[in-house]
Amino acid sequence: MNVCADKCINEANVKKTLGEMADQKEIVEMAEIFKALSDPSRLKIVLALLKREHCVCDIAAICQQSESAISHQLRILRTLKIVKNRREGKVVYYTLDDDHVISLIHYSLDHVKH
Amino acid sequence: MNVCADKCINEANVKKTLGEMADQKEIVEMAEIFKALSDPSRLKIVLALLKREHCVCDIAAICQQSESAISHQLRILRTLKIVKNRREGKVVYYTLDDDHVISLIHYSLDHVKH
DNA sequence: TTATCATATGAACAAATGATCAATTGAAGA
DNA sequence: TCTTCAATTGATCATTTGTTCATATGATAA
Repeated sequence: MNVCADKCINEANVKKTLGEMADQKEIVEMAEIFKALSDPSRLKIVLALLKREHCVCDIAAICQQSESAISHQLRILRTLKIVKNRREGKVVYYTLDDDHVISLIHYSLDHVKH
Repeated sequence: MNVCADKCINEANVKKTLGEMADQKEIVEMAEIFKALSDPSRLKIVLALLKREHCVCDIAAICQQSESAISHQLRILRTLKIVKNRREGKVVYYTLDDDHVISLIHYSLDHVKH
């Protein structure tokens, strides 16, 4: 089980880093959240919901995209439990559902604003 | 220039949110960083470099991927100014180069660790 | 110079992604 | 019931993405 089975130059460093790093499961979990926020149109949806609850057609107006496109993206965000929804008659309202994501977004908004 | 040109249910809310949201340029900028971190193998590289400087073949050993694959990913991270490198003879060492990304990663590592 | 080693790069290709369009669901009103 | 409307879903398609393989750099050592 040599991590440097093929070749590496500083085996000690490699082992040290491997010992200190997050495990694969955590890495995949982190990447999943980043991926959810990596598409500008999906990020825009999240940023809109950061302000207040909105229904699908309002999100479509805000994002200047078709309701179908928005609905597809919302499904992805719903699957990841980043947003949740409630139905009021024919209208479905969405809100953010993950405190970690909410604070992550606030955090990176601060950065992008310098 | 009506934001609800097609249709939206709560026009007042839509305008309010649009007025408060980050502008498109900032959104794209944020999404770009998230995208850089959205691929598990690329994220793993960044997490390794968070611990210490490493050369390409050591990163390949850590990530269990070919040096070519790592080199391609490093080019993406270099283009985004997330990593920088220095050459020492035949060996090229990489380190993280963006303080915002470094703190963003620390921040989300905290979250994933609960 | 020639050979070798660590990286980098370009082409190619399969897999994943995001948008569009058409069809469907589910709730409310006529 | 039939219609309408908001939202969802499935199929399709063009684009993007990440990896592989082969080749090219660029530096060192023989």
